[in-house]
Amino acid sequence: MPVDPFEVFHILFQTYGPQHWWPGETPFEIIVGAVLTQNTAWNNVSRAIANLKEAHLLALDALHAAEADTVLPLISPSGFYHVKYRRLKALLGYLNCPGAWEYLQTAPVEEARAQLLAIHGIGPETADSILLYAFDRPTFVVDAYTRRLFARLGEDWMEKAPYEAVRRYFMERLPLDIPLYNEFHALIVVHGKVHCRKRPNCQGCPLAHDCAAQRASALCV
DNA sequence: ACCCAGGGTCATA
DNA sequence: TATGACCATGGG
Repeated sequence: MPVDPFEVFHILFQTYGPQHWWPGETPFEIIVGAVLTQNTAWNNVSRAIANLKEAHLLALDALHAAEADTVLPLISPSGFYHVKYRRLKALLGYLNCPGAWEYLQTAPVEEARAQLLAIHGIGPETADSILLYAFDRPTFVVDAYTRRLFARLGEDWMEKAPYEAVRRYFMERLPLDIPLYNEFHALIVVHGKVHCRKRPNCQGCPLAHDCAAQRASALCV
């Protein structure tokens, strides 16, 4: 019996409650955070964000105009900072184009997504995070936590599967509901931090039952 | 002294 | 198509 993602959502929501993601006040802050958090713990990203905020660079024009020498040390806590600087510049360059914001807000979401994916350094997860959390567009965000959780729940293929296949899996099984997408991804991350790679134990895990039905040894050792 | 984190790109086979 | 190397910091 396959796992029902919608059922998993309800269990997580009952357990952890609404998360009100993304942790960031403005769309621009969310966009910057989405790039800086690539393969990086959020704790490190929040330092970088705080540095930018303190330097009054957390705005499109200001950050786009800023010199590399001033930005690099500010974002260095987030790691990979030379790469991320280039990626941010590329993204800001696009956002500065007339009509870019308008397009991301109003174009069919797959076309807006394609625009972001065309930017060097913006992959599928970053693009989906930006669209869902900064622009309130209906697209499902897939990350390492998503793959790991559902692999443990019985969808073994999900760990290695292409991003688009995993995204399709969820969007085909969930109602097209922006608040649902928003909360679900947030809940998966929150849950994933508790049941991290080192501690997959299910002592008090709300998904222990689903896990036991599918994969007794993976999550419940 | 390890391993890991809310990825993405590039070089090889 | 599918691995592996690389990017770099801070926490466990």
